This record gives sequence, structure tokens and C-alpha cells, in this order.
Amino acid sequence: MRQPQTTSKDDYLSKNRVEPEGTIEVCSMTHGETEGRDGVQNLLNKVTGRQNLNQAYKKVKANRGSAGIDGMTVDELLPFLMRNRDKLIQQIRDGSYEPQPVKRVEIPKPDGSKRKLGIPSVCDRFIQQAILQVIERIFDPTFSDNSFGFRSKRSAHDALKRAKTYYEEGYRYVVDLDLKSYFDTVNHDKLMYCVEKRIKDKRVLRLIRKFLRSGVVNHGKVNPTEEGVPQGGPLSPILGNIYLDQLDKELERRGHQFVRYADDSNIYVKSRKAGERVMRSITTFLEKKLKLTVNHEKTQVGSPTKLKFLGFCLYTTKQGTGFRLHVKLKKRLERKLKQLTKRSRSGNIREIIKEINEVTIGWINYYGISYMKNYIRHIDQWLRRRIRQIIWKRWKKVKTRYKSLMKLNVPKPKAWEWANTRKGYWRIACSHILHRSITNKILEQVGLKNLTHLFEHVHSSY
DNA sequence: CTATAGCCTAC
RNA sequence: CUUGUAGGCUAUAG
Repeated sequence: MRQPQTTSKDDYLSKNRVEPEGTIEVCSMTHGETEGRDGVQNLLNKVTGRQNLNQAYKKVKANRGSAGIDGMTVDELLPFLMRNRDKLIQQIRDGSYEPQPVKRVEIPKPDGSKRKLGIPSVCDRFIQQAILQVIERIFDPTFSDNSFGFRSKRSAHDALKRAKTYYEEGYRYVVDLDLKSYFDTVNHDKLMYCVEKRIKDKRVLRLIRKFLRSGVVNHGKVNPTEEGVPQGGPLSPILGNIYLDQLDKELERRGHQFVRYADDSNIYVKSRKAGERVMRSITTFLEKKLKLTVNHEKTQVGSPTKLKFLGFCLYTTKQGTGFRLHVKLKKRLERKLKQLTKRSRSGNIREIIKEINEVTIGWINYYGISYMKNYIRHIDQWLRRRIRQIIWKRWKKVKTRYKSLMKLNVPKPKAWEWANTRKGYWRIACSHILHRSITNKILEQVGLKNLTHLFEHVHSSY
């Protein structure tokens, strides 16, 4: 409710404005380096430094996210900051700043359940981002080399490759730890204790804690948040990593081989028996020491060829170890392409193809790590049939069909015969004649990406 | 290197 | 009254 008290202040500070363009002046105060007691105590100066705030603003703006509880959009952030920048900074510095509660939004997950988001106001996202940029440089370098989620220059593919390496080294069993709604159950005090070990500036610590307990608005009702970090704030991912870094450090201390991606932790061991022992002791560690809720039904030890991690299972052939993806993910792609190629959809063919390419390129870029040449070829053919079907439907009238077929060098009598056919769209789409006239080559010329080529290109780099 | 747009993954 | 954050990839413009 209490907001960076707006109003009243006039707008003569155009030279002080937070503005992306224009020359970038270097932040004049405590400028890196001094990691003595001075540096750590003045962390807040770095947070509110000009350069840092500019960068934070750009990031929030670039994300183009929606408004929080106060209704302020990212486009309104710059005018707001121009008017209230000094006041805002002062409130942050003297500790009187109060974040607004987050907005509760529920989005569906692929498995049908809901994900509860907590969306901070645009202004709060801006401040959280500014804090993030500063504390990230402190925490990230000391995070485990086996932690991959939410970290720069580390991708899901890197995590998968690490898992594969363990498997190839003979760790043929995996302990898959499943935490029940991890982000919602993090204990504030225990989390802040981890943060305090590295951040000594009390004002920054209090600010982070205020964000943690800023409350959540559900149906106009404000509820307090005594535990959990809200999913939706810029700080949430790093806070999640800071807390589970304790797990990483414990696993390292015990000499385990593991990979963690956000709250998804896999420990690789050489026997089922070892796996069961590790599962018991780490479960105890998570519950007793970290006060997290372990999902006992889903936590299990098994073969990496059976348990999926980041969408994949491992599998072995004579050639070596590879990745295999779940059938459901293939079905998901097919559903998506199906709706993009519905006969009744709008847009011209080039637009449709552009949208298809966006999906297929993105999909193959991620899933191309797995070997699925035959599947890709199948999808390729199916997709081209779907597109031929749309084109045929759009020709619609006998005359257009005839003229179009003629233009594609179909002999006159044949063209006339097919233009008058009463077969269904799908039958026609599969037909020899359409395949001959609207060739793969023509579709490629219109811009349709050849998935087989795409796949071979992507896959060859693994 | 900066920016825009889209897709994918994870939460 | 409806979608947040982090990372990755691709395309485009400087």
C-alpha cells in the first residue's frame, strides 16, 4: 500500500533522469575493488548507483512484463522514475521503502496443474533487479559447478551433457530428488541466514527480507507471506539457488557426482544399493537441515534411461550414450503444429510458414540434442502435407484450382480432372498430383524450413 | 557489443 | 479484471 510517495515532487531533474540512451557516465562512488569493510558496508551504494539503476531499468523494460498490483505498466516506469527517482533512492537508503504485495496469477502447467505466480509491481521488479545485479556478482562465482539452473552462460544442455558424462563414467543409477513446491516452502530465516553470510550491508539485507514478506493479493485480499519466495520477482531465482547451494555444498563434501537444475537434483551413483542409501540420507538432510518438504512418492532411485531429466532420458547403443525424449513432448509439438496448420486459420501462406518455422526451429534447437532422424523425417512429410492441404483449400474454386495447377506445369487434361475432383482435402493433400505440382522444393522456396536438414545441422554439433 | 521480435526449457 | 522470472537458441536492424 505505502508506495514510494509520489506526487508533490516536481520534475526539474531532467539531468538526473534514468534514461537508457545518451552517454553512460561511470558510477562515481565506491567503484568495485574495495572489498574491504568499506566495500561490503557500502553495498547499497552499488545498488543505487546510476549505472546499475539504468541497467536494471532496461532489463525490466525489455522483459515487457505486465503490471503488478498497482497497475503501473513497464511503459509508465520511465516517467515514474523521472519524477520520483530521488525520493525512491532516499527511501531505499533510509530503510523506509516498503514493497507492494505481489499479484497472484495462476498459469497452467503442461501436466494440467496450476503454477502460482507472485508478480511484484513494476517498480519493485526494478528495485529487485538492481539488487540482483549486485549480489549476483557476489554469489554466482561461488556456486557449484554442478548447478545449472538460472545461471548465466549455463544452459539446460550443459546440465544434460554433465549427466551424460557421469553415466558414461559408469554411474548407472540416479537418485532423483523431488521437492514439493520448493519455492513456496523456503524458510525466510534460514534463507536470510545464507544471505547474511555473504552480504554484510544491513540495509540490503532488510530490503531483501521486506521483499520476501511483502504479502500477496489474491482476490483483493492481502495475505501475509511467512514462507516461500514469490515466483515472478527478479530476485527469486537467485534466492532459490542461494538456498539450495547448501545442498550442493553438502553433496560436494560427500564426494557425490550430481547435477542440479533449479530444484531438480540428480545424484549419480554406481549401484542401486548406494542410491538407496544416498536417497535416505539426503532426504533426511533436506528435511531436517534445510526444512524442505521432500516428495517421497516421486523421489526415487532408478536408471537414467528410465527417469527423465530436463525432458530427456539417456539411452545406450553400440555407438555410445545418447538422449531420448518422451513421447509426450513429441505429441506436444504435433498438437502445436496442428493448430498452426488448421485449414480454417487466417493469414497468408508465407505468414503461416514463418510461424511454423519459429516453432520448429526453436523445438529442434532444444530437442535436436536427441537422436530422432526417423521421427523428424516423418514430421517433415506430415507437415508438408498439412500445408498442401491449406493451399488446396485456399484455391477453393474449380477455376482457381485449374489455373494454379496449370501454372505449376501440370498437363492440361490432368489439371482439369483434378480441379474437378470431389475428394476430401486430406486425400488430395496426400495425392501424387499435388506432391508433384507443389513440390518440396517450391515449399522450401517459399521459406519452409526442411526439418531434416535443420536437425542434421543441430544434431551434428553434439 | 546494443536493440527488436519469435521459439524452447526450467521454476 | 488474464502470463511473472531466469537461461538458451534463432531471425532482423544498427
